[in-house]
Amino acid sequence: MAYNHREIEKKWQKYWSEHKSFKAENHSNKPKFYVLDMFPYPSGAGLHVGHPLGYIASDIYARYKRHQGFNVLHPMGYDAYGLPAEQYAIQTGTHPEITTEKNIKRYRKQLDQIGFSFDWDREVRTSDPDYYKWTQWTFIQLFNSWYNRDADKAELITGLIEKFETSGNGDVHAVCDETPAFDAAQWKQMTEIEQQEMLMHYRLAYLSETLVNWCPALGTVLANDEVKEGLSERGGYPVERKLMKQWSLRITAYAQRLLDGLETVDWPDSLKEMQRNWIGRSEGASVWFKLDGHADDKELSEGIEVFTTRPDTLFGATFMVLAPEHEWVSKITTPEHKDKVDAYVQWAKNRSERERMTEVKRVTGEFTGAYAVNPLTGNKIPVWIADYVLAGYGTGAIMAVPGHDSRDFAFARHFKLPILQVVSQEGAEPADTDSWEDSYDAKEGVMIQSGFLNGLQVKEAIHTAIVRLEEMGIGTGKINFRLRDAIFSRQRYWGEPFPIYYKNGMPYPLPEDELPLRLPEVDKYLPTETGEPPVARAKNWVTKDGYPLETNTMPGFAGSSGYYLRYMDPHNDNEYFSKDANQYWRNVDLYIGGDEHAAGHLIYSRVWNKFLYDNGLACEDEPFKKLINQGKIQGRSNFVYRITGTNKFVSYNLRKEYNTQALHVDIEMVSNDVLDTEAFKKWRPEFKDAEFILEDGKYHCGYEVEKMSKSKHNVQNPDDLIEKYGADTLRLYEMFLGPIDQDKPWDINGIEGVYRFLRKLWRLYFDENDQLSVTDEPAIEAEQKVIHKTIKKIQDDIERFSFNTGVSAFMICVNELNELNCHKREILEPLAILIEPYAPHLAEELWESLGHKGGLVNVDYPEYDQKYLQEDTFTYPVSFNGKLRFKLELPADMSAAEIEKAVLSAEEANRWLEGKTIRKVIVVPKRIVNIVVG
RNA sequence: GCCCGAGUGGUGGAAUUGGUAGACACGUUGGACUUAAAAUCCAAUGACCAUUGCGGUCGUGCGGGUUCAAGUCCCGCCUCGGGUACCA
Repeated sequence: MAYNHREIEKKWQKYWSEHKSFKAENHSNKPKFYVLDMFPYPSGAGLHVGHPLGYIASDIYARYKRHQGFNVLHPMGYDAYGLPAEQYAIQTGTHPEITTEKNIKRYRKQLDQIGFSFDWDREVRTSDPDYYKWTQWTFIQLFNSWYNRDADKAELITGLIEKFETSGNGDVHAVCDETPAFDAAQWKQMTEIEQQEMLMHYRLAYLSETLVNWCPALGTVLANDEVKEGLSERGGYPVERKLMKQWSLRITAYAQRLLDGLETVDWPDSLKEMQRNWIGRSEGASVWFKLDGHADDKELSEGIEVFTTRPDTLFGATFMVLAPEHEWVSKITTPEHKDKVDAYVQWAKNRSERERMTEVKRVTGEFTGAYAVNPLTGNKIPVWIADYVLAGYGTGAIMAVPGHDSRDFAFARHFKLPILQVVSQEGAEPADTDSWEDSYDAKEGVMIQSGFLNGLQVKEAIHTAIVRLEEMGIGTGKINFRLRDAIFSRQRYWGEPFPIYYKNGMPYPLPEDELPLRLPEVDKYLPTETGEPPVARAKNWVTKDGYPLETNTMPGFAGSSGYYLRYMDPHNDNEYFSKDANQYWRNVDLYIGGDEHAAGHLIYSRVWNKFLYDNGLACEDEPFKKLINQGKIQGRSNFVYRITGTNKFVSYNLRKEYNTQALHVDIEMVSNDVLDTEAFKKWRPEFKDAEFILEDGKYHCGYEVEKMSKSKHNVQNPDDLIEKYGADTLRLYEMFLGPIDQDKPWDINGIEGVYRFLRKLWRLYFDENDQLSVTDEPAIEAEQKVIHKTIKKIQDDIERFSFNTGVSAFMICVNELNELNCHKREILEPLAILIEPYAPHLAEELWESLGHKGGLVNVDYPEYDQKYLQEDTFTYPVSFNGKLRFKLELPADMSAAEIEKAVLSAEEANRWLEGKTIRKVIVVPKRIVNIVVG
């Protein structure tokens, strides 16, 4: 009996837990290191092999850092609110808390089995009142804050009220809704309700009537990042646009800082790029187009404001388009066009998001009968409405430049509107736009037919145009963001209640000492008969003074936006986290998780953190210094091929000879793509009498890489693998699979090799009789070389997160020590420490067997000695005309000239030099020799 | 459509800075041990040609280029994966 993973792993898991080996201290002389995994939602299905991939990588890093002398914070907890438990509650009546508790238990058991070095004393759950107290608390701070553009940070709303009281809002530069100007006297004359309504336009958490993504099937509103291609991310249900009164977070206030902050963090470029796209900054200008015939109209005389990134093309604006929802549509439409415009608005309104997105190519629109005046040409241009202009971006109105914008071009062609060229490609003659097949959208070329802009390059023209617009008082330079404020209300039960009550219809925050506001019990988890959210079913859902409480709950991202801060000080009853704890831990040094959170969690957390930073609570502006994406593990499905209409199955390579149908077969019954036919017969009654056409006595299955899912019978559950091979093998194997950030198929076929490696490693320490075979003999040079080379390689690989090559370096090391028949303490002791981050149970067992007490977790990492890494000789590859011909071993310190001489006089060289002239000899010491002959 | 990323043996992958392509492992084949199997060990394993030996030719998605030298750099394509989708 050799390496017994079952016993060893249980033993050390117990030891770590009893000794609290991974407890992180908030006060320490050691430097800190914060390693974080993305907050998991404990699903009922438990873990599959894809989930722990990132956890294993971060655990290796955390354990490595402990050996390096760091005080490591490596916490874990649960994003416990979520739709699945609530859907289950609706179906069965089981309280989501019960389901969640059950799932967490299972999750925890699975995590424990893998031997992670989490500090479980710091566990948090978003659904725990002690935790969500601070989620609610932060919401109140957001409610009580506004964004001051002058200071470029969030400030207390009381400061804003003071400004209003002394000078109105004239000098206030805030990120806010559009608000009329008022002075101090007017402010003071407002009623309490009017003042509260005004403040609502400034608050960072605000209530407003907005167009939201309404998902009828889920019965709730969704944030933009929770909608994918017009369908809900969870469940894939249709989403409609609906006007509703909702809480939102004014995250747009942070748009520029979110963008700037990306320059300071060490994240994958692709992830940064995704965030940049999502934030979508564009520079351009606001321009006012006066309406023809409305000069005397007080309201309309200012004109329609449009946003454009191409103010240089203003001379080419031949019509205007408003979004169907634009508030002026009904005001400017002429009587003779009213019916058609009304019909179009109605049609556009009822179109689902999905339809609108899939029918992008379809050009629709309607003329309002109104005309605007191009401010530069003075020409009258028609004003249309069309749903290709979005109400939610810019001002919901555009100047159409069909010559240089493909959408405007398509629209102009369809409705036969004039197309004018104002940019000419360098060196090309202006062409008749009637003959164009497409618009010329590139921001390159020379301005033509554009008055004062003629002859300028596009980039200069943009600048010049803005300057002129500002001089004329009809426009101004402007920056727009695509990012929208985050809708924060959910019409669901299982989430944080808002700490808000209503007095005379106006929302007010609860006093902080009444937090947490606990989620009430309800009889059913469905909306009320009158369509109110489930929380409205609760009895006495009112404050102690009898005011009604908010019945919406917060979205999933509420609790997950600041969890990394709470880990710093998870049991603090008086504060979110103490200043001390935050000063010490600061922010996350290494965050590992999937890139699916790019537009959601990773934006929200950054805003949350920046807000707390503005408040002086968090000491770092960015929450996650370094971030690594772990790739997804895809399933590897196996197939059998049934001859159509029979119960006969033909082996993979013979299937072409028949008319077959491929069927998924459970990967449990397949080993190395060979089917266990007996197991298959027992799998399902209809296969009981199955017959097989074999090739060389075996039934070979086909395979395909697809998503891991139950229906494809390709789900690999880690529990079975741990039972069979142990957690250390699983850890090593998941790392061995390939680079951490790459997607890769799960393929069980290689796991045996890793298991074999661990047993080989074991046998360096123990003989066949399980007796320690380690000796105190001094190591020879060759052995020293092996271990020192390995120390350097393993360290380099961990530092650059190349865990797969790390595993192979261990394999090489063990193979070489085996060859040297090395059983020396001097070598095997450091090796045990080296492998601890990867295979911690085994390493602890070896360490103990070597006579050490007190565990291996904090033992110093071995240092390599440069003297063992230097080789005396180097084997030069010698190439002729770039082709490798022979190799020559030479002293490593030989000079280039000597090397050249040695190579040219080498016996093997004659063959390649004969009858040729040497044109050039390239010698790169300790690299290569290349001889050019001709 | 636009923006990223990736294409290397039968398979997962390695090659960190332009310098020996295919490390390590799986699989396959042959062999040793064994009554047998498992386990273990040894050898071969990119393709093609030559095999009596030395060996040779081709080869990192495709086509060009730069260089003494390209998987790696540049230009143009193809395929796959991800994000986004009328964002003016």
